[in-house]
Amino acid sequence: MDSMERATIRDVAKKAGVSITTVSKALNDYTDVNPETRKRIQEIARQMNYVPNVAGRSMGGRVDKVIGLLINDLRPMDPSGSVYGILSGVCHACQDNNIEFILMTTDGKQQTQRPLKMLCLRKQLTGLIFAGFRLNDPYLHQLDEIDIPCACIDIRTEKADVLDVTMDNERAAHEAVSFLVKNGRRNIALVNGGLDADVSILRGSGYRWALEEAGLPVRAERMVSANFDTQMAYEKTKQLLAQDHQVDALFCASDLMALGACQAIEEKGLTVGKEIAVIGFDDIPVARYLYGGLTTVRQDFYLMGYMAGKAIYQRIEGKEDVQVDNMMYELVIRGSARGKL
Amino acid sequence: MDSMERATIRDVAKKAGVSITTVSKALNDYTDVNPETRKRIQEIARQMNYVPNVAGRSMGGRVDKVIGLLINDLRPMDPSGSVYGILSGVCHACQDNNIEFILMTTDGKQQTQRPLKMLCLRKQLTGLIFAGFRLNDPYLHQLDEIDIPCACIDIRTEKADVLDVTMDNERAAHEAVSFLVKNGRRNIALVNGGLDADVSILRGSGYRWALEEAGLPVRAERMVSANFDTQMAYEKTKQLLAQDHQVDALFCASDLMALGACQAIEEKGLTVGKEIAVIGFDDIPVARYLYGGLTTVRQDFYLMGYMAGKAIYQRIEGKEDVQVDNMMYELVIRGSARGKL
DNA sequence: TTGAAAGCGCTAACAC
DNA sequence: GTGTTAGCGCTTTCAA
Repeated sequence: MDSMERATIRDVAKKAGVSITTVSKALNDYTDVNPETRKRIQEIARQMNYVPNVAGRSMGGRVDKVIGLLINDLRPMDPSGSVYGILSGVCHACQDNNIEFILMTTDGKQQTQRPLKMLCLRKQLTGLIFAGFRLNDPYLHQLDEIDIPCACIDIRTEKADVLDVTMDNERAAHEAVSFLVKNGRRNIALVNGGLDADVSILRGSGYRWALEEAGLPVRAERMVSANFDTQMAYEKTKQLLAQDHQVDALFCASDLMALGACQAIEEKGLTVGKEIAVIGFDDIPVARYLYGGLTTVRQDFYLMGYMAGKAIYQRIEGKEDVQVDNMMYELVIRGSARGKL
Repeated sequence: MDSMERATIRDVAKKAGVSITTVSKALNDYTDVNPETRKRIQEIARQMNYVPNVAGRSMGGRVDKVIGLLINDLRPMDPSGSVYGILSGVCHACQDNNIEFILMTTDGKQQTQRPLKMLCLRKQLTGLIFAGFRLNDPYLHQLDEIDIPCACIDIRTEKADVLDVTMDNERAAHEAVSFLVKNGRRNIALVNGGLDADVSILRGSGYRWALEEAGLPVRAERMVSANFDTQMAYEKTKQLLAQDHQVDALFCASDLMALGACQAIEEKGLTVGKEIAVIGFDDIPVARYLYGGLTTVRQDFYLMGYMAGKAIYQRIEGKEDVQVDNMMYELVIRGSARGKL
């Protein structure tokens, strides 16, 4: 019974004493089938453990709709949980809307070798969501070659047909830095991510905006880049603090970098939140347990994924005009940056 | 050009002036094709952006091999990163071995509604990896109904044909608790996960083993269960410490629970690592930044996923006898449990 | 070295 | 309400 060959629609038809057409109709909720026949067929199909062959059904002309999530550069670890959040969000959106979901990955090399269009054709995609892409990634420039609804998470393509699922990183950074200013901090340094990431550019720009607004100088030496890496942030911050004894606050473009920065601060015998205030970005789940509570800009990756999935689904269903609002963010104030100077 | 209908093998054949048979052969590396013909056809196919239709090819009899990762109960967040690690590990193993990978999810309800076998048939799986399952999950008892290679991560099925990808949780817990004993701790409590998780049972048993070995009493009041949840661990620990003033150490079955426990400890005015030593489990990426460094049992989820994927691949390729060694673990000693009492 | 033809499992016109 | 039939795109005998 176990290793029995897979039952086909023909097997079901034979057992039920009807044509395969009738079986097809019965199982696909067509109306022109006698309710009793349908019931009988369904019962038999269940008994036989019949599952329609997707390939056959696809050949027959019934193409299942599929939303693909394409992740660039999938790493072994995802310490901030951003990729996971997006993934589970898209996945749940697809479940809720009863549309198939598939996960795909790519990397820089593959992007130069296989055109994006081929990827879409091979997987028979109906909709596509991009995550983890950088500004200079090849696929980002092939978006007009594919004629299915697309969404990009955390990057501004600003193409008419593409759904940009982003939050206002510039404004968020501005709010964070302004908060530091309001608390009396005057020498605020920036620990940014790599400038190939769109969010880094925006957060850097929000940082400068806040300083300028407050009439504070924007000094190049106070802006370092640590590629979203904890260890590198530690080293860069260490250098920074060695060279510049005035620094009384740090705005970091991610919580993970804030971690490295805090380590450098404490190693120097200073206390995070006192001599030097620190604000991170993301609000990773453990942020509240770090350095007396890490002040940070919370964003919701799960929701980003979910909204992207939902919007793509709607576009697939013909609602050409759906857009995704800017994602929310929230400055979460904790011990690392509560204190006034 | 963009929205042109997808090219079929027939289109390529026509353009090349050969039969579709020849195109098929040329593109599938058959030897009975004139090298020049092959080259010409390949070139034309590329130009036309031709991608074989998977459904058609599957109907034709060429079934692509696919390894599925089935995740039970996919949550919006994965704070420990375990699910992500497994996922990326399996994914990379598949890439390295050039076999297709698909992600699937399920939950308790679906498990009671759709037989596992149907899932496999529908996705045409060649191999299957389970993650996130609990001892009483229905699918775990349907493993013999499917006739493809299977692996289970972090749960002992102990079925002959199933690859159990686990580490020796009992021994690891024993080692952790023994370390506490060696450092003079005599009143060690346990903050465990839910007992529907296999790993909880094993870690609990390792805890008792170590106590017994040291001639220390095993007291039921000192064993609480917090379902791998930080908040619940906080509450349970708070209760525990209120009732039992002797406790001088805590062994927690996850870092996340250790976090909650530490919070309860510090709230009581005690210092983690001094009055009360704490050991967690997992070694999440931020563990070294928590409470002066969280002592913990490191495990490598990425590697688990990778090994599971690789082993399943090998079984698919006919190596019936491949097994997966016990996964490694390592007691990582940091501030939260370094000090002798 | 090439091609004609059969068939994989299914759906959808259309006829009954 | 049910069945007949013609494909969908591809692979694979087998004959040329």
